[in-house]
Amino acid sequence: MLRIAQALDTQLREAMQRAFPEVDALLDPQLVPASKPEFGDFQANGALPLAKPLKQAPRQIAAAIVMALKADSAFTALCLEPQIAGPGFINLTIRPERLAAELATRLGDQRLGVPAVENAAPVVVDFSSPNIAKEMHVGHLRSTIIGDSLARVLEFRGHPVLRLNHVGDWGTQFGMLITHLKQVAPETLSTADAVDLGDLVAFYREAKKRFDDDEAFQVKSREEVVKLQGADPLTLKAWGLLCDQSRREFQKIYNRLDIRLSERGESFYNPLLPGVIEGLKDAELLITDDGAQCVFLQGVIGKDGKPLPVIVQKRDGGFNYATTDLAAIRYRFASIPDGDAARRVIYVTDAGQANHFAGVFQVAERAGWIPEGARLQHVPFGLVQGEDGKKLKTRSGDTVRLRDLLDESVERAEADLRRRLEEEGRQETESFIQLVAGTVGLAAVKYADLSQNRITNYQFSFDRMLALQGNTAPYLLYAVVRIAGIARKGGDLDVATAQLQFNEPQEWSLVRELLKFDAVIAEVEEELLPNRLCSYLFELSQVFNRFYDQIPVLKAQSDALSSRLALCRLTADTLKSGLGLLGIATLERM
RNA sequence: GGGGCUGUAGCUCAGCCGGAUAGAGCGACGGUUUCCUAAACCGUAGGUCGUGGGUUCGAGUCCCGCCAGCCCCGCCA
Repeated sequence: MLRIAQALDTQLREAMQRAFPEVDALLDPQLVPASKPEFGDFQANGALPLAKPLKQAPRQIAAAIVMALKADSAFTALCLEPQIAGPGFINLTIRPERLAAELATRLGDQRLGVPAVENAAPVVVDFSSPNIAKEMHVGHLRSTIIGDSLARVLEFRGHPVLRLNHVGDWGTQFGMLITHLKQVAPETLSTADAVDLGDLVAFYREAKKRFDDDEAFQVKSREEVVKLQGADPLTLKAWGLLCDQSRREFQKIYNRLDIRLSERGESFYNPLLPGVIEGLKDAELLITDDGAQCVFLQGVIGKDGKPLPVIVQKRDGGFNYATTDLAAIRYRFASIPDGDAARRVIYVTDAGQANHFAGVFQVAERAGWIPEGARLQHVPFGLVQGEDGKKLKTRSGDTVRLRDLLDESVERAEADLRRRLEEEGRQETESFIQLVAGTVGLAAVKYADLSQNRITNYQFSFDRMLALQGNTAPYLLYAVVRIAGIARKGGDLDVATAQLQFNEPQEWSLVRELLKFDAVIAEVEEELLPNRLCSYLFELSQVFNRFYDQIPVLKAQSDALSSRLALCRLTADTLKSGLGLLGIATLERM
């Protein structure tokens, strides 16, 4: 209903200007969705703040606005008689025939009423970002799932989205990894192509242990770091092997989660790092402190009462992550041959990095690297906690591997499905069981994460996320299945619906809910909060289930049948599309 | 010490630009099935929105103080 809301906003604004031209600058309709269904579709709260400047009672002001509105034939064609309520709210109800017409336009619309952006400029979404030679673990879950969903929403709106995997593929830890590789598997460096290093985590642990215990090994490792930065061919080869091996492991997880990412690791920005220092020098921001090159932050005071620095070049001449992040910002905003030409750059990382990003963003801003009107945003999220409220760990106290976490969800979904089939005496093929368990298991993990406001810490619970009732993936998937069931039992959802007519309150509730989809997408695009989409889809499912329970579809009279099938069709399309934007696949039967 | 985030029903959480009597799910209690999958639906109970001030016609929402929890704070990312 975005278009309708915009039209109403304009009509209200003009009516207010006609009624009160003397306070033109203060006029704002404050048009918002009605807080309760009995108040209609929208409410305009704009009369209340005018009471003081106009020295009139707010209800009297509202009455004058309504009078002016009713002189507008476009308004009276759109809305029923406005109601003045409470202290001076103007309640607005859209004419049923206009709602039905709006619904009709969505039936054949792939975009479900969501407008495509004009002047689309690239948006960078930086998410997931695991470290080479380490396994993906629960710490990568939220960034990966939230980042993917935000990318999908932005893509749906028509933005060219660059999904960047800023993997940790550079840095001092490679010294020890390469040294270890050269010693335990020297043959891999002379043979071509990829190599299977087996368990990378074990490999990393061995290397780390040797580094901690063996001084000679440390010396070698430091030499390898220097060689790596000096592009020594053999060292580069070893580095490449380690990256390939990791990449293959990451890709298994991404395939499973149906997530597309372009890898562009830290190493990509390596050649650009000296330029960052030069640029900061040119901007006269660089200060040498205790041998390190720093930019001192404005408005951020450290322990000693002095401004906190962002260190961009270490005392030993090396660069660090702040330098890389600055190089990335510069590159992403730079125009095409030398950059991505982005107008919006989004970082999906845990809230613990908020200070870091605030500092880096400030430096980029002061260096003049953020173009006019461009947006640079940190999208923070809270920790994944166990049901005890502490950081999620395995029973033995280890970090939970992402692979294991997904496996367990799918296993639990399968066990639950098998128990249910047994109870209900249903016979299903093994491939059906695998498909349903796989879909439900992964959907549950994703939905549970996305349905929370991402800012807060998130309490992980298989039992809650896999529950068949409540605000869960299975509940939503079931609503889709119910509609598919109607289609299987003879309901033609592709029916041409020249004229829609609705008589039951449950039908109208569903119509109104369906028409909210465009506004919800616009909100997620702006606020970058996928939980708003989840809430909407849950509410839509609830309204649909009420409709399904109380209003017969297939057994309806013929004149009502096609309109009800149209509601089913659009509900299914909206749920599938919305779940798709969360990265969740749907099922026909479950 | 400084900074950030959080604090809403027994539990897990929503709460949009400040707007009408603060919502949902789970759990608890009670009801509904000759009918498209009851994995559903209907109902009841449950609140000092951490706390004290302030701004406002109006505050869960904005500002200040305090309390509690978590996180971050110079050469790791």
